[in-house]
Amino acid sequence: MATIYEVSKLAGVSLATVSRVMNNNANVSDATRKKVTAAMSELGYRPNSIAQSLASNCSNSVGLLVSELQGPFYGPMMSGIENIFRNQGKHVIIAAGHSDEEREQQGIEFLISRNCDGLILHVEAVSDDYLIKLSKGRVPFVLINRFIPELSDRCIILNNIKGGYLAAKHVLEQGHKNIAYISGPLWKKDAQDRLAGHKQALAEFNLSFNEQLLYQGDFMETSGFEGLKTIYQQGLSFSAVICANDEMATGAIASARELGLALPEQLSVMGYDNVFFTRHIYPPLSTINYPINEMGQMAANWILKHVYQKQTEPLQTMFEPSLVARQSIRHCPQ
Amino acid sequence: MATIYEVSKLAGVSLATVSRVMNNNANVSDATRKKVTAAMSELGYRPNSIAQSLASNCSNSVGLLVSELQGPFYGPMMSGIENIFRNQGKHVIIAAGHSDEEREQQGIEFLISRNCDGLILHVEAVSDDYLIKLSKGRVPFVLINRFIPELSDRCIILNNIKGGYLAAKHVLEQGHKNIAYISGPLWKKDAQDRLAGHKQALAEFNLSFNEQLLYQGDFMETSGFEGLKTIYQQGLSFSAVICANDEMATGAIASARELGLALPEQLSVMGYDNVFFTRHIYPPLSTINYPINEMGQMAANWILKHVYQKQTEPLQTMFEPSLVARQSIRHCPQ
DNA sequence: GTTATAAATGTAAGCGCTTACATTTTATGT
DNA sequence: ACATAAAATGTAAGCGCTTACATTTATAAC
Repeated sequence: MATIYEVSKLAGVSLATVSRVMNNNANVSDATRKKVTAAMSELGYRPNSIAQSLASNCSNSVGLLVSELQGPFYGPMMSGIENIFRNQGKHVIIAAGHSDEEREQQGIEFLISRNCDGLILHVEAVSDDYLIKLSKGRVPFVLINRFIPELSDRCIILNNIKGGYLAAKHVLEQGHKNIAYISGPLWKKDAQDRLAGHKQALAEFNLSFNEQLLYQGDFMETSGFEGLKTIYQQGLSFSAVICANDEMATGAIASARELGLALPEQLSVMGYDNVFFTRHIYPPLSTINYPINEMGQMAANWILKHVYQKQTEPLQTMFEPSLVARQSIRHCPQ
Repeated sequence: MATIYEVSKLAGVSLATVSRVMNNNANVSDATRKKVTAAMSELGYRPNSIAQSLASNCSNSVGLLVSELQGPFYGPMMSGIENIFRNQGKHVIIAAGHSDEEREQQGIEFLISRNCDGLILHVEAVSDDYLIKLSKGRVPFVLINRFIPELSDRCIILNNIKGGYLAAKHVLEQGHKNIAYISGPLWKKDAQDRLAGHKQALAEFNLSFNEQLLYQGDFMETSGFEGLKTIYQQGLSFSAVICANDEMATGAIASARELGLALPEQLSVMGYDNVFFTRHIYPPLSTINYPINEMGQMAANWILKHVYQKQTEPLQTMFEPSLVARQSIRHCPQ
């Protein structure tokens, strides 16, 4: 592999000049610039990005920590992020945290030890304190889907209260009065918020929230399955179930089918996230859109601006959910 | 950030010694090793991986090029790969090629310019010649889901002929005689192979392949939709449709519903890949399992062995598909 | 106690770049 | 033509490590 040294010799200039044309910043005359680029292409020269990083103290890489590399939620997020960075010649190093405190911390440290210039974190298990401490450190980061008051300017979040509200309102408008709710783990802020929005809509319709129709799930399909079964077996009647995400809604649908309930005639089901497969399941799932792709891009823009001092579109931290009405919600039969 | 130099000063040893305990290879006495590690933790020292890479000419990173970061197919693949490398302290740099020749080449060059020690490529658009030339280059790579005879030892592939055969056989065993087929783009080897296996099964059942029941799609949902509609409107009767992947099967299902066909009573549908959402769609889709996660891990092992000289489980290049029978295939009504 | 040998440690060059600063060349005004 | 400023180029010192080689220290055999 040719080095800058060989290029400089061939072009008959100094190292510094070659470096200058590479970074085309300083003043270089057209004549020498041409000589140098000619030499470069003759040698098939490619700059060694490792050496560049060491010398410039900038690795041009940003670390991305997600909970899972697979699954319908993270794909669009990573995609939005990679897209933006690729165009800027930055690269993204990916690690998975698996919603586990230790593995998330390891992931973050791994990314830092890799000299990432900045970090985009979608972390769930790590504590607020840890992140606040981290924010005092050398490497800047932005958080997706997590709100910490002390770090509010670097938290890119969805208005989950509104999302919960929209979901409930839609169901209520179809005349449902007895609505089961399968929440996420209530130690998670987003699960809390979605439920809060839900209750808010209920209140607006002068309905009280029935704790017996609440099941606390874990955002995974199986808990949706268990949740619906558990609530059903209590014997209380309900005509709709709202789930705090699409995966659990999928589980609830499977469960309903097993219980012999006709969908959506006997039971309306509502999801949350608008993950891509929601339109393929049956009945096509009504849900709340989570603009995760855009939020990923916004996180990337945050890094571009704060780490690389690039001009970007105006930064936005709070995103709004919206209703996606499909066929899993029917008018209340009675 | 503390450097090796400060550690050496604090521990009262030379740079080389510190480096030795970091890489714990050479002979270092227990006493000095202890002094050094103590100094390290006192300073909160973290090695600068960029400097390590430059000095050792090894970046400990492997490049991964996939067509898309999102979608049900690549997720499990990336996941399998990240998993293995993370445990070995290697990191993965991800780029997307979007099945486009230029972008795939750009992606590969991007990864190479990032000094990846090795590459895992899932490329579709780039030519065999390009890859053969690339294989003469400095950086080793392994191919997933592509077979090039000259590079056969580094091609990790699925036996698609067998997969196509298995799918058709299953449908044929249910008594179907008139079977539509929605293929992938037939310039792609995997699309060809799946179709070849399909024909092979047909022949075994003494049935001839009806070209009029073939539609060439592009592996995307929309083409499944179009495909079924097109075939249907020709007026030929058929009781089953086999699609060369699950996405197209999903499209075909949507199309069938629009045409007023009851599923699976009036039309049996078969997919391919066993992507995770196949069990959520309705009717639950019978399909062919593609062990993409395992194949990703195998690719990672290939790199571990050939690039980093690690011991790994024995390498395997050809993987076998298997039938996943669910409810989208019924006995032929007549 | 020698000497030969092995183990432990140190020295210093270099990986391929960037960049502050110094120097040379060119342009500008009078 | 000359002084002065601006533009172009060169020089050399790092960036934080690894590693070949040199040197010192410990170990063993006699």
